[in-house]
Amino acid sequence: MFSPLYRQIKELMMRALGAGEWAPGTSIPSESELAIRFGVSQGTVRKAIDEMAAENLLVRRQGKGTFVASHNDPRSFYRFLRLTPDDGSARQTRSEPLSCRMVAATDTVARVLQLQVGDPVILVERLLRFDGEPVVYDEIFLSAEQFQGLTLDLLKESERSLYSVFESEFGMRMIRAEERLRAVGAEGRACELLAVPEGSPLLLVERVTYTYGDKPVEWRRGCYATGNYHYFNELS
Amino acid sequence: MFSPLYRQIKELMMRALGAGEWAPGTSIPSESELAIRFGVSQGTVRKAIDEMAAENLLVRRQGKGTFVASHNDPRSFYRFLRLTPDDGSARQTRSEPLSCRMVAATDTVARVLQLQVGDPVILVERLLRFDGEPVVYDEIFLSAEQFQGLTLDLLKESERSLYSVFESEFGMRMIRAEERLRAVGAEGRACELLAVPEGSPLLLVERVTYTYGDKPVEWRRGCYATGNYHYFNELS
DNA sequence: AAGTGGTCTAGACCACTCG
DNA sequence: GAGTGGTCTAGACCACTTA
Repeated sequence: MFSPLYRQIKELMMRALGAGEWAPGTSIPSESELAIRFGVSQGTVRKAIDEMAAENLLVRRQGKGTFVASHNDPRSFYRFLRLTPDDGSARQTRSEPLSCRMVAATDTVARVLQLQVGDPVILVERLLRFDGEPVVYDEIFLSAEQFQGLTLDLLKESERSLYSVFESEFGMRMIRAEERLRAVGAEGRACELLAVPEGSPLLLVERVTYTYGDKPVEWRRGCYATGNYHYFNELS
Repeated sequence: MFSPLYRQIKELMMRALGAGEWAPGTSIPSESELAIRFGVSQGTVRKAIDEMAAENLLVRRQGKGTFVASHNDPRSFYRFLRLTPDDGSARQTRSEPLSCRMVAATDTVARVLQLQVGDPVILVERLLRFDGEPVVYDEIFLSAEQFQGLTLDLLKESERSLYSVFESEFGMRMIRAEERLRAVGAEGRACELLAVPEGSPLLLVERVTYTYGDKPVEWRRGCYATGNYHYFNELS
């Protein structure tokens, strides 16, 4: 199987990232240093970095260096949240964790997170508010093994996004996600928390989030109240 | 305002595309020919093409050449349709045009398509079926000026996608779109055509589609029945 | 064999940041 | 001014397609 040099370099760099050699938010070695380290020309390293930058794994800053993308960076606090106010105005987004407990993996959760049915899983409930208004109710499932010690208090302490906490406290970096959307009728907790009548239409967003090596580490079921907000997507 | 050479080349090539110098589905000149034509090195042309290929405007095929992306290509018949069966199986997708008539632009349509309120607009109604099952009901608004002569018969004749007809018959190439999604209760025609009860949740997808030069040429309101299907999106 | 895009190199110079 | 990423070049060679 033929693989060009720059992809092999990329693979090596991905492993370095996965192994934590370069921490989120910090700069990686300069292109010329990497070229020497890997024994290739600078242009080849550059092409590897190009691809990783296109995938939002690295961020280039001219004159300063190349940095490992981080959910701690305010610029990417809610990087995966595609919900936007209809009028386009900026809102203050705040995450309100409601509960955090251990449950047994159901069929779906086990399949998605590559666990056995009944394996311990952490379930986090949380509410997302835009300017105080409750807009998203999330149920978040995490493999217990990798998030040992996660508590409601820990989540509440932080003013940052969830992924930011996962990154800082558990060394777990979320790099990619898949979302599946459908319209459903409101029921149960979502009704109360989002203050909408039973049966009223909600946008159900199911998300699988992956870390390095395409390993799924989070499954999320979010109910979005799309009265004054919409899910935005660009196609090309 | 500084702009690197390869972006200027890209701009020239975009104009050539917009002017119809290179038709969809055909190959553009080779990199070396373009390098001579624009008086730059091959590497610079290459970088311009790289960006355009990343935006799905061009398609490279090693050994053959670089081709202008086309909606006539079966590989991109429903390029912008993100609805997928829950079980992942392939379905036969068929577009069933229902009506095609002239209407006056409402506020929203005028704003989105950059027209005056009351300007003539073509409204197409159509149903999308997956393996015969009605799944999407679309209302499609097109600036009448640019789609003169569009008739229901013309749409019915074609076994291809709408954008394919637009491209072949009107020289209008859809290259990019923005979608805004929300959950709504079913009402009116959508109820009957999708065979769902009044008020049942539907995914409302509003799409603005652009041609070269970021010119909006289509506004679409689609009601998606997401009982056995979901809207799929990748985040990174 | 000829022509296309794809990779890789080495070197020059530009734009930006920071001390 | 020194160091970083960003651009541009020229040339060599590889991989793929077609005839």
